[in-house]
Amino acid sequence: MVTKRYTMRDIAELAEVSRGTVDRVINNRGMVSSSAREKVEKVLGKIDYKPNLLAQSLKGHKNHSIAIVFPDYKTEPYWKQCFEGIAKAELELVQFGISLIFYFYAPKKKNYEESFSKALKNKPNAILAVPMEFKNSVDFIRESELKKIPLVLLNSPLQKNSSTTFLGQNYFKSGRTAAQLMASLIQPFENKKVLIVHFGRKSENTSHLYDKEKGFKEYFHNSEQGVIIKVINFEKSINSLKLIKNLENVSGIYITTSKSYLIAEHLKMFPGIKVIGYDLIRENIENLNEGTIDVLLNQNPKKQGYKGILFLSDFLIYKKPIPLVKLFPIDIIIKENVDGFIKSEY
Amino acid sequence: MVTKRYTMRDIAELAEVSRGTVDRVINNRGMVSSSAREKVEKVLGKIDYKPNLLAQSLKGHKNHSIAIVFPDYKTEPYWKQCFEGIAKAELELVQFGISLIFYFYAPKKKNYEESFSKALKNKPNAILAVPMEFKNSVDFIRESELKKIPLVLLNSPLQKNSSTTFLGQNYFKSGRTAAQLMASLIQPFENKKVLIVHFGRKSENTSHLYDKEKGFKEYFHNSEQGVIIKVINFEKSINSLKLIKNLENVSGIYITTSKSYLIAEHLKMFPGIKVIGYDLIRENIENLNEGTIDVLLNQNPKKQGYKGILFLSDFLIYKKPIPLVKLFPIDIIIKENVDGFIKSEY
DNA sequence: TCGTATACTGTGCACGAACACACTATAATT
DNA sequence: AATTATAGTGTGTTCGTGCACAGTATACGA
Repeated sequence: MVTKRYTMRDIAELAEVSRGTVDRVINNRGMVSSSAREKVEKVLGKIDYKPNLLAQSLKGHKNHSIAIVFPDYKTEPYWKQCFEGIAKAELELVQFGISLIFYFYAPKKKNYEESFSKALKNKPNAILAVPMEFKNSVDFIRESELKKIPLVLLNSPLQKNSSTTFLGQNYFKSGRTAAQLMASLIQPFENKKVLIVHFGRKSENTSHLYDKEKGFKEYFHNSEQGVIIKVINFEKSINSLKLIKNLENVSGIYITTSKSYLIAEHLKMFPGIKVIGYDLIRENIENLNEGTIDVLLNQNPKKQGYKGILFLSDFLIYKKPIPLVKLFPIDIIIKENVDGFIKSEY
Repeated sequence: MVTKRYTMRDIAELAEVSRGTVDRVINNRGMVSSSAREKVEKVLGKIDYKPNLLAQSLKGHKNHSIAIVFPDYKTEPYWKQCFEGIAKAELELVQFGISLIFYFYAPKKKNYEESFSKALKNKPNAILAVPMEFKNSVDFIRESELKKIPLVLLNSPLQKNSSTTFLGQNYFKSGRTAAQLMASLIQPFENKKVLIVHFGRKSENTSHLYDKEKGFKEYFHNSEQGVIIKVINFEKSINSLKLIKNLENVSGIYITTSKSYLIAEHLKMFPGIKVIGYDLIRENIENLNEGTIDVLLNQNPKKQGYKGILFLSDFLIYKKPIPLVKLFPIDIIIKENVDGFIKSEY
């Protein structure tokens, strides 16, 4: 069915008023007599008017700016991928007048607040941020809400009662998924020992790591008896002694960050230990192909960055509403299906 | 960096010629003196001109029609999902003047050719088709190429030397992925028996089923000794006697279509048999949650339909080139991560 | 020297929505 | 009655591109 697309001019003719009056009724700008309003509304009730978004955004063309508050990604391959997604979106969107302004912060220098303030001060049309620690962000969230600047937060735990969008994964479920996979890899379970390994300082945004831990533990607690779970923490780099001391009688290791390749490198003298980690960064993929990592859960940082920008620009260009929460599915990657995920575009 | 967006008018001023001349140079319409052409090209070399797609398509606004040659989906949940993806895309695209015209065919009645011919006769601006059997399609592919009608084929094996787009998955890899998962589920392997189950008539488009079979067999052949693989075929419905006779000493079943729920229902008296199937249709998800199906590989029919339409409409509206092949990643779904895939939008 | 064919160049309008502004009609004020 | 305020209208222009068409300049034949 080819349905005719009505324009405001069509409506004006049908209602026997001028284009201006139709415009005022549709966008309720006021200054319309009730008789004229009725005539227009009668026509609008009969036909299905959809404004032409192309014309709409051609006219209202401003150079929309999106501020990106982002960690200094060069040190972290995870953030590098996320950045690539953002860059990809930018490439596609310059033609619609979208421009990105980056405000990098160095997690170690604790200048997250400083960067965010600077971003807000420059009055962007929208903001995409990777929050450092959640409690530091509430003021910024409030401020952007007050100024009606749409804000998307990446990779952050959920928060109720906010018009801000949270984009990431359900980390608790992520832990449970890892656990189910681990269970099928290490069976039978009698006296099996499993390690959960965290990387990162507590001062940083690490609460999602503990959500993963909780999910992982809950799965084994509920369904598989006799599995012993032990948790160890590393800061940025690895302490080999500490790790090896903990590896005795271990059947599986679950690493809650993208750093699993650091662990995998130490496992050559401990064959048979099953490893589950996160993210398709180069080092992890190499280990997956060699068999030193068994499963990678994909957090899709590239897609997250891309989608975040797309949400904001669809709002700025087409006024499409932004959903409050966008949870990405948890991709399970093994040696045999990894190819499709490396190549895949979106 | 806020990069200025140049318009043809800007270029005209910089090159000290008229807008018309710039237009003629950029779109090589001829009728330009070499001196004027040089002036314009000099400016074009310095700046980065990107035409404004909004203005471009606002001008050339036609009611683009896309013909959909599609199996009568009511009988098959798989195609129903695919149809939903197409319908979703249509909803978003009416505003850009895209309208879809459906040409359904009933696989049993063998009226696929008839429907495709009818679609071609009505001269659509683009075609999306689900080929019935590949060899029946070559003539149609040639004809659409000849008439320069862009064509996207869903769920079809690859074909070289064609300007037609193939959208689907790598079915061989899909089989290997299933095999790796099966291997981790049924270990240890000594004298284990595994079943491959196909559904569907050979006259229909079933070649991808055999690609899956090949991949599955190859994995076990190369890596895991001592596993016995047996293949059985069913037409549309299941023959219980035939199935049960084949179930003795079977450790795992790999079903190459979305019909795994039919098998799962017969397995209540054979606990412990691992089942791997395809697609997130309701019946399969129920069995996954109950534990009678262990893994589902997601072929993402909804996304395939959606993306297919999006490719074509991006071409019609924005003249974006369509890639020749789009292979979707192979999603692995287990009980713990299934939620995120049901809810996920794109 | 005029006409005209040809090669080139510049201008104007269309697309559809948004908005500024000018205009009309009526009511309220002086 | 003349002026001013104000609610309510209609028109013109803008956005950037594509295309039709109207110009201009030069060369060439009559």
